[in-house]
Amino acid sequence: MTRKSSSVTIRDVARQASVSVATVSRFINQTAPVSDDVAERIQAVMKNLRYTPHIAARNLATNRTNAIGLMVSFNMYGDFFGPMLNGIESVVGEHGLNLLISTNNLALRGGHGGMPLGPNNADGLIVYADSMDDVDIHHFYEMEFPMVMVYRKPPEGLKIPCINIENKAASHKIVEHLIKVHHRRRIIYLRGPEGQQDSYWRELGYRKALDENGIEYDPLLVLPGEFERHIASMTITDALLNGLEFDAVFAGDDDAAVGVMGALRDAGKRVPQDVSVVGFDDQRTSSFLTPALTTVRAPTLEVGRVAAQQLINLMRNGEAECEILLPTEIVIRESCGCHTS
Amino acid sequence: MTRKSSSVTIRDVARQASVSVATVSRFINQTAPVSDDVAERIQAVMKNLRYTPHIAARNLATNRTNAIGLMVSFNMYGDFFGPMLNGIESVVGEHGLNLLISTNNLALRGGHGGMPLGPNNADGLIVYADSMDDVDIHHFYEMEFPMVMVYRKPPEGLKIPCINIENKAASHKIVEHLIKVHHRRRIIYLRGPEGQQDSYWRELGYRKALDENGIEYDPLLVLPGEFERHIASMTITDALLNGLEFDAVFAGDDDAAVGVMGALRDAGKRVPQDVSVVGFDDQRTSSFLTPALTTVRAPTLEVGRVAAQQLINLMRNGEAECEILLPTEIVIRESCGCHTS
DNA sequence: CCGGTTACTGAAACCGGTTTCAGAGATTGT
DNA sequence: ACAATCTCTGAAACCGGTTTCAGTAACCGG
Repeated sequence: MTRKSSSVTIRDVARQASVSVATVSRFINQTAPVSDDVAERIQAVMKNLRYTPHIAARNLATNRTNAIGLMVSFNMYGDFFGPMLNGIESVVGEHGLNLLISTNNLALRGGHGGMPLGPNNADGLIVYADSMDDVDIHHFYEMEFPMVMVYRKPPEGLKIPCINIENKAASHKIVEHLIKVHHRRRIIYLRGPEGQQDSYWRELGYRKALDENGIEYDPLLVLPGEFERHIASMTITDALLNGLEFDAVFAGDDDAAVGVMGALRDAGKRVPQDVSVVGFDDQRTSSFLTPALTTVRAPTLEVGRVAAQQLINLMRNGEAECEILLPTEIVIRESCGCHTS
Repeated sequence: MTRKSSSVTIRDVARQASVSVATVSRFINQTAPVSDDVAERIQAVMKNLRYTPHIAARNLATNRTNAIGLMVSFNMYGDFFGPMLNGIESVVGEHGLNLLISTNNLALRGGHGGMPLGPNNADGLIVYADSMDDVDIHHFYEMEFPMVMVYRKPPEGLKIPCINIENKAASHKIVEHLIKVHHRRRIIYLRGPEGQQDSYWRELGYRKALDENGIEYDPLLVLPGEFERHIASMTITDALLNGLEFDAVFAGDDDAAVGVMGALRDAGKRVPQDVSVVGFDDQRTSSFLTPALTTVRAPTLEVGRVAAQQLINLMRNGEAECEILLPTEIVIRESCGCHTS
């Protein structure tokens, strides 16, 4: 039950090295000079006893946890979880910190109220999209708990650093591509979940592109895709049944694009001849679809790295960029109508 | 720098509720009965003060960390990371535990020797595939540190529970499908990385199917795929250039299958008419490829759940199944030659 | 009515580190 | 030579919980 643990404590080391625990502590943390021979003795004894400091004791004494938390929403499927995590983990590791992960699913935890991640078990927090609600964010903010947000902006009025990707410019560009190169004029936009910020900005880019090219915005062409395949698929199927006319779909994200292409195929429409389809994200498989998907590359791993970096800066120096927008680039493949042989 | 932290301690609660800290502790942990009115008072004060126990202090006192670790290898791309993590996190959360994640990349950490995850910061460990080397495993094993392994077996002689998926039977079945239904006889197997255990068992299933159907095993048909797209792609391209004859590819995993299909297409071969292709994993996009990929469904989320469950059992009761084999099922789609319209 | 549980409570030790404070010896400036 | 400074060290307080131990009051069976 209770493991014996390493059981060799700093006092054991101190005794065998004939010094005080204070000195051992100082040697370990390089927090004050220690004479050479003492250093050597301690070094030797530590190695001999295979001493490793008890993390919890240290945390208690220093009031630091040496860990940062990552709060994600419950359903994190999809390609992009891996790379993002990889990015985060790599810089967290470089700084000798631990990474604590949790979904904020209150139903799961014994309903014991509190947040699974917070000041009591982490020194800082990376908040993914809307994995945390505003009252909790306010709460942490007031107690000056370091946080950075990814794929969202902070709630109104709070100065919390955030890392986002360039949504609007890229969306604008890809929709403009549909218009100028492929002469599409009835372009559906499949929006993401209500309130999703990426989706919001993508829609803005979409509308700007329409606007600049003299195409009137038609609210009937903005439909729910929810960033999910089967929903996107159903939406397009419905649209076809209802006789909605369109010649292109900007699918909100690659997942939705996959659903769209499936629905179109099932309905006997050819992509890209009859309908152009473009996505957003450039997921791993997107280049292998037929036709290969034209989309926007999002630097997911980089988002992770930068977020962790910012958080660590914030923890150490109390400062960080207030908003970082990572560049995206559009990737022209076949599903828009280009490169078709 | 040092946050003020919540600063409200158990003693504050005790004072305001006019009881001793011991009683408060007992109330919080339900470790001994407390009279009703006292309970009420404590409850009220805690709520009023927004008291949350200091984790590190508790850890120190109880010699438990209340966290379990997940050790993964550095490159965890691919779909399956998300679901596995989701599975783990869900049961870990149900038990009020934290999940600590780390890649075991020694180069990253300051080279300060020790493992990033271990007895000092976790109560148990889930070890993914070959993310941890044998000497470290032995080391932890000797100090009776609870571990379970996923997607691998423990090193020779150690009784560490492991969770694997049914590789051999499913591989046997899918290869037999190629032979019996589609009359394929020159079937390439693209193996995974050297020493990868899943790959090993899949190869065994492959060979058994050949054997039972009177097809002689040809070592020239077992080629490196490394579970990576571009490597699989190159391998197949090379094979075609070298004039290797084959009429089917069992791609080791879906990722490799995608690479194979790309290479075949580029070479002007039709799938499945000229060459059947099958994979393993049933990744999210596999059903959306053209042709849709025939493959084996692996219960990835379930692996995560079971692993966490086993680890928790092991930590609590000291017992767990020594080996669990999760069932897989083959999913017939088009790339083998079925359902083609 | 009495011995023996049972239910509840508080004081104090303890977990294993860090950090403050004060002091001893060596070194420096004048 | 003497004071001031610098370098190194140890004793003890402290971080915020848990747990042991002892003790009081209420309850129970005979």
